Amino acid sequence: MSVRVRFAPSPTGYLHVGGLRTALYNYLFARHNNGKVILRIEDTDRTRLVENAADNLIQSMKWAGIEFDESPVLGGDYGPYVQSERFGLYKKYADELIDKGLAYYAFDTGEELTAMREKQQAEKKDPKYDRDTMRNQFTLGEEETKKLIDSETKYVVRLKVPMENIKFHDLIRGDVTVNGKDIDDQVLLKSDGFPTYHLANVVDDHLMKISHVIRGEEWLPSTPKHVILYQAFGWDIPEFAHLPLLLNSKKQKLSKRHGSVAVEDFKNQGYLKDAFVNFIALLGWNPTADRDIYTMDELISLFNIEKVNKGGAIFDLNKLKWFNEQYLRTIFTEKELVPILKDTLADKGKDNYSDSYLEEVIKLFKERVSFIQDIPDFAPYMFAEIEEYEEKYFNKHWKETSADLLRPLMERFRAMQKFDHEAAHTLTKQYLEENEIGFKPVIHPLRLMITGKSVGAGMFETMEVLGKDECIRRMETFLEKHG
RNA sequence: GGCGCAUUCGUCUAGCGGUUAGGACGCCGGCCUCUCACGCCGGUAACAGGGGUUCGAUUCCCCUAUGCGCUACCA
Repeated sequence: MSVRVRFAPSPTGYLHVGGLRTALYNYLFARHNNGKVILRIEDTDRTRLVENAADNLIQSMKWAGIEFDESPVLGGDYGPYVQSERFGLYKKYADELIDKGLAYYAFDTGEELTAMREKQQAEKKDPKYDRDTMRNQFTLGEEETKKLIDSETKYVVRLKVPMENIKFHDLIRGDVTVNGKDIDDQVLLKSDGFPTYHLANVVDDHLMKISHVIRGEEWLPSTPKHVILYQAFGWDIPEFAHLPLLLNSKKQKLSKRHGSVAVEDFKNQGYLKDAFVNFIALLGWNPTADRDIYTMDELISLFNIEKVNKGGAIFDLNKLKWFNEQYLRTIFTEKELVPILKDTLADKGKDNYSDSYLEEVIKLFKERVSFIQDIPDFAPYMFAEIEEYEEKYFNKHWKETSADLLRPLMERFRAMQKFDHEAAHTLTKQYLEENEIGFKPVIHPLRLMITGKSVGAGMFETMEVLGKDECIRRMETFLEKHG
């Protein structure tokens, strides 16, 4: 059997990180099994449509490196993969079920349904559609039903759920059994003619020959309804795998209320997509347990749906940050990170730096920041005049004798032919030895004069990147004021 | 409330009857050191509880507790 899986989001605004995880696992599963991944937009709820949401979803997935084999933009044999564009298709299947006696017409209004539920709750009964008392095909009779439909009265089609036990197998959870009496007579076709998720999902999964349904755990309770549908149509039932939920720090389903949940937010915050995807992949699954860093290819070759955990995983920003730092420091080269710094600077109106300069700057600071985007704030002196000298640092290290100590050193720097960190270091050490003084009375004032800050990269390395002329200019500027 | 799913350090997890219960993040020490980091070394910390099954349970079964999910003409 050839593997075909799908990611089927609703276009309600943006790609949720939980959605990305689901999409990623579908992608990994498909690639691991030489199968296909399909993107299908489930927009059957006309009341929740958001403009451009589908494009936004696709953009976010593209950023994350998830590629689809068939999608609204790519097309395929079963296109167009947007349910609203397949509108006419679903009624036919609803009718088929009615003909088979496995679904029925119902004419209740929203108010009637609300009243029914309130009554049931008052009687301490479970709110559930009451087939025997409400206005439907069974209580009204065939003749009346036909008359109502011919007169274009609004109706819905409901699934006639059997009273028996429904069993299905889940690749992650094993066998699950639910009693039919606990399942509501689900609406299949809404009064606006659109199918509900349940109908559209089952019909499309069948038509698109989906072999494995990999989706979030929130769908587990409605899977029995889908199984009933597959059986009612006489179709093969796909394999199911329900992924554990992604949780917030309060262990609730990750939602917009607490912090960022949109993939684009993380992108905008400066996370490297490889780090982000790596982190997401390891929430609920562990390939080898001996390390944390994996490339996408490694994730694909190691992926095993049956090893996915059952319990929900808390989305821990701390670890995500660590992943980003790891990718900054050990995975990417400085050269690869240059465009990010370049963009960051361009946003600040600074675009006059060469790639080689930025590369050197990144080398200096990548071990000291969590995001490349933080570099201009961490080391503003690499891109601008020093606006102010850190007061505490100045008070602590700039002594009466400092100017007399630093001025001759500056002159020696000026005389250097080759100005790199090693040479500057050697020269400084020599100067200190000649004068029989320690390192600290000089290195801190030097840092103060050239960077204005108490923290930074190695002083001589920083000086090398800034260049001899710039260093001397800064020393002179400082000495004019404090000499 | 009903139904379902889950439960190993604070967090992500390894474990698939016999382990000093391992790793990673975080946190705390130490080393390195021109500051800050990186790095390295070390430490802290877990099998929800109770019954079984078994020579032996973190591991298998049951119950309880707790958490989460679902309970719409939303997905």
